[in-house]
Amino acid sequence: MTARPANTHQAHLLRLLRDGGPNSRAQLGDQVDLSRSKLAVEVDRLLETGLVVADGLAASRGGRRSHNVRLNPQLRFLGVDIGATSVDVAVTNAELETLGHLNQPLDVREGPVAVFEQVLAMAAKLRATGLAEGFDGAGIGVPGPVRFPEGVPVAPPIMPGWDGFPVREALSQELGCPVMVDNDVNLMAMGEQHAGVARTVADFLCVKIGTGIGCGIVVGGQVYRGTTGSAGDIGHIQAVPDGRPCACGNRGCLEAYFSGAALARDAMDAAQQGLSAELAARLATNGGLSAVDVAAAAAAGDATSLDLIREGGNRTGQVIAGLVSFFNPGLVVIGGGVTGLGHTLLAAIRTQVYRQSLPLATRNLPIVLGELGPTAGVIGAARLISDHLFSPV
Amino acid sequence: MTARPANTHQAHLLRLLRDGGPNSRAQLGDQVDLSRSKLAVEVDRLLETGLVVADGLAASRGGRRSHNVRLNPQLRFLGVDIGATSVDVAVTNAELETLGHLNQPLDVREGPVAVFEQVLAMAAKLRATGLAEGFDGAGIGVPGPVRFPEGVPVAPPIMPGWDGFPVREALSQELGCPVMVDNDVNLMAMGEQHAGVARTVADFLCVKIGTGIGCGIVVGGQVYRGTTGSAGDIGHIQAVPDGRPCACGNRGCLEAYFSGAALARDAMDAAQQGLSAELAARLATNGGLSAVDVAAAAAAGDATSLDLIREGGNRTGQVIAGLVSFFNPGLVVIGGGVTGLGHTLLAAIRTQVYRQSLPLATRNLPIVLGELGPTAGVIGAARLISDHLFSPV
DNA sequence: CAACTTTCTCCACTCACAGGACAAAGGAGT
DNA sequence: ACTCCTTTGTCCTGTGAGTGGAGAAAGTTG
Repeated sequence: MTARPANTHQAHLLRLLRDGGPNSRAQLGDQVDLSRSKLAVEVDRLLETGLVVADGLAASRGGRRSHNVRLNPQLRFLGVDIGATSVDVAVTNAELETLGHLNQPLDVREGPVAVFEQVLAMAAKLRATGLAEGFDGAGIGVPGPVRFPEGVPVAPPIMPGWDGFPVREALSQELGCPVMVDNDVNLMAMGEQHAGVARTVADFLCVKIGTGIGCGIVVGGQVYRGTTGSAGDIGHIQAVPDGRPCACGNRGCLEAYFSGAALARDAMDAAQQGLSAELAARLATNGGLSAVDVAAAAAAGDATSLDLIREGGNRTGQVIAGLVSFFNPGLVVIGGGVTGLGHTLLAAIRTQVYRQSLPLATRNLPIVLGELGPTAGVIGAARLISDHLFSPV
Repeated sequence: MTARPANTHQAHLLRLLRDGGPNSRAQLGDQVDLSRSKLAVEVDRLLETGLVVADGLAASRGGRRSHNVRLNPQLRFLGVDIGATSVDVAVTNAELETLGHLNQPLDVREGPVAVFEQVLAMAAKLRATGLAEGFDGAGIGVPGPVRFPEGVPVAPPIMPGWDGFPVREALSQELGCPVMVDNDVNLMAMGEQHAGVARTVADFLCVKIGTGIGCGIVVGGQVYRGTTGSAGDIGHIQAVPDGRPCACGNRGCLEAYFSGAALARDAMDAAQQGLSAELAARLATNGGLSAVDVAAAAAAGDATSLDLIREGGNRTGQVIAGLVSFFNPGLVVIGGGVTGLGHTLLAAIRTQVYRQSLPLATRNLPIVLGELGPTAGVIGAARLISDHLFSPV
């Protein structure tokens, strides 16, 4: 099933079928600028390649019933979203519907060899359930900058040992299918664009707050990756001049004030200083604290936790306000592990942005939580590889 | 001369002739992906329309000499760059070479009617010198956000009375030619892209420091304008939390610390407090101080002026550092009225950016002064309208 | 002056594509 | 059941875009 579209028309048709599901030739004709005859020719060619199959008769629209076509239901994409502390692996069909999904804890710092051993085992496990015989393509997200054309991580701060590792080439060999690699934040943006809140917006920002903080940038419907692949790396933007020292060596970085890691650390401090009985209790039970504990404590009404979230949201909102003034997006999506902090966080961010950014830029600017949660990354990964495969050779 | 290219090939050829000057069919053939026969057909059609004319024989490249063609040398574009306190008007040929250039003081706050009266008078003056009989197109830059497709300013902070004024339509009627309108900062970016330091870079930022501060954003060779046309409006990004009050109503905005206006005000304060004999002397002579005076005083070695420039550069550099982390450009251009502050300013900005931004983003990042100075805007304006006219109908 | 290059034009052939004619298949009213 | 209309899909032909080769025109080099 390694066929590829032979021209832009075929590529366009494949994407329509991917995004719109089964369709008749007539319906496709409404969406592309082609004569019926030409369209029929291209659909026939796609049927010949096996990328597309007949799918029975459609309901009548007042005349002769049409013959539906759909993407080959046996096509399978693998979506992999490697985070700092966990990994998601999913199998989708060609319409990017998730057929199976696994999540496991993981430490990226163990290096690419160990990580991919685990990822391949997870893929094999999914395959063993009968979801897939093999994969027609795979998208991989990694938590750091990537030289996109080659699919190679470059100078990733939290992934020592990954610098220059040929992820694309290695996995392509192991899996026996085409592979594309991108930053995890970009994949989240693509996921929300494909199946989430950003379906209708051309220019938007997707802020992912997890262990670190990153931002996916979409310009004209396309992910913008920057000159060296590090665009959107907003975690080390200075939020406070001469502020707290940050792990990166500078002072006042956003991540020094807020992120999954910073929040856990601040919660520990608060618990140990006796500022929050709720957090102290959780610390005693778990032997540690994470952002999830803060979220739970906040949901239970713990004032200290709420304050931590609000303060972090304010800092984050300040930075986003600057980005909104600069980029003038049509939408801001907030996602990542901290989405559990929910509306307390969102309210703080909104307050800052609406107060500080230009009225013209915020007038019709929705700031919303991501819709897809932890599946955004893997759906984005599947979308990445399908965009690649559904483009002309 | 209202002809337009009939297809993308013709548009491509026109742009090649614009950017590369006179060319033979053979040379054009090296740059486009067309057979010689097809190319000859399209060139002939362009000759018929009058957009392109024969231009004698070229030097031999070892065989038969080729017949050059060039853009019609009688084509004329009008470039207008309206600033807060002055206006530039220039006439260019189709190759965007400046044939005549006028600069006059002006106050945008007098409103569009008065301003365009002045602009049209300047255009008439240039025409009267024999540079042009009429104009084939005009590009207009205004110091505020523009709804680009319609060519209408929207909610411009420093241009009361311009909100919603149909600049494009009105000027098109007055001049009798197609008109395109854009933000002045975007035009400066296009100017530097066309004929200045940014000729070979796809993704870059162009920071214009004049009365205010703005930033042109170029993505993949195209100006990015944002959802409502306000992208790049970085003057009111918060540089200092809870900092100085700004005219916009917020606190700590970049423009509250640095811009042509802020610099003049700070220089006044310094002169009146007796901190700088140099500035005081100039104040006494001129009855006022502007950024130009600070530049001159700094050039003469005045420590206070140098400090003011350095401090402003630091603040600006802080903000740019954040934008560099976010956008990961391949180049940062500094331009606008304060370019006279020169390398003192540039050094301060560079220091901040290289210190604060991610190493991966700054590794190969040139930060340079604009090459074109005050002509960047008008060249960009001519480029804007030529891009429009040299695109298929 | 011969041999080789480069440029340009002409012509025949291929292919993409549009659009009309027509058949197949269905719905709605009588 | 029958007629009329609509929708869908297929076939076929005409048109125009584009390629590539042949060959003439105009140079350079030795």
